[in-house]
Amino acid sequence: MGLMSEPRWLSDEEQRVWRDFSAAVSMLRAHLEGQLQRDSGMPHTYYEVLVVLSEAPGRVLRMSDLALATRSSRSRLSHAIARMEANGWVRREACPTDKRGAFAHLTPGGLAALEEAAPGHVEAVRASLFDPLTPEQVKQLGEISSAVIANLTPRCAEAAREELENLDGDG
Amino acid sequence: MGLMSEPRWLSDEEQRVWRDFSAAVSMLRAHLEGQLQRDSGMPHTYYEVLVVLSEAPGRVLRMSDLALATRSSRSRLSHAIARMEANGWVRREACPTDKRGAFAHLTPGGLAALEEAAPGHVEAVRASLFDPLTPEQVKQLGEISSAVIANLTPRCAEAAREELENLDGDG
DNA sequence: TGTTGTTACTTGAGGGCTCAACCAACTGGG
DNA sequence: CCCAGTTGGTTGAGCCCTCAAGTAACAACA
Repeated sequence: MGLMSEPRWLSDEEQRVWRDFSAAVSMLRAHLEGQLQRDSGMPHTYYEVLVVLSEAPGRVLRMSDLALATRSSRSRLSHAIARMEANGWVRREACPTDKRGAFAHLTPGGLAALEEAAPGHVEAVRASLFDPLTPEQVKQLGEISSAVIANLTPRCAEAAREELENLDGDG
Repeated sequence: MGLMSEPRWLSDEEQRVWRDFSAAVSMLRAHLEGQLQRDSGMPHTYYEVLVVLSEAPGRVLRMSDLALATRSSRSRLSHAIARMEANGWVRREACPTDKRGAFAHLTPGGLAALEEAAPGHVEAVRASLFDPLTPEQVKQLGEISSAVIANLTPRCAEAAREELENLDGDG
């Protein structure tokens, strides 16, 4: 422990921003999740799956691609698709060329559920996020989000590489 | 359906911003939650409870006040405190003046767990959120967050917010 | 061919969250 | 005092998520 570098704490302003950001995100999340759950009986992750599937050509996607597009783990998606299949929103199909693979296919019922849910959800997003912001702030939020994504994306690859090195036994 | 007003959809830019913001938040969340879980064996909500308790005078808070300060439901907090008590991080105490009430008291073990977890977590917050942003963007993010909070905070909770601010200084 | 490694996906256990129901204690009006 | 209404907090069921382990199929190569 003695060799560890001194942690860089947050300035007063950073601390204030972090707490407000944290609060804003948790309130937004609770608000949108609750709206979707109450009005359409689905968690937000399922809604995202429906959206991505509905935009895919043929309304079909490989599980892996769907997981990637929704930033979900394979496991999470697998559980989710199991339940959505039970709901009649989605149908699993075997992949003919790669027998390990599975397709997730949006059913008419799934599309209907999405079309039923979408207006209320979009309205909630608008009312809770965009309405209180000026157009300038919307633009700023977009740039901030892009910067965060760009910064966090290579970091994932880096963590994966370290993991690999540790498994091999370091050189 | 015929009488419902037409939904206001999102513009192209709003849609792009919403998707980026959504992705950024989910990546940030996953990153920070994972870091805290791996390095300190606690979910982020428990960390927040420890922080708030550690800053409270006497390191004690009524369950209700703690729930407010952490933007948590009573139920969630009750479950959380139960587990944190089992971990030895917190101790429940009865309230002498109102026998329904309960205090949550931070234990030395809980404080130690927090002090152990804090540097790594702060570093992760800095690295994933503040480092990729310019000082100007940090300021913008603070203003955006405040606007969202103000918009989402129901009027009935305004008194509660003031109450929270007074928890420190009022004694 | 077999063997090793990787990829695609599933499964089960365990933990956290929400919701609704609940109990117990305080409050206020008769 | 009584009794309804409210408040503070807990509990259990059900759901979603994560993690680790497992299965099955592909790929590379001796």
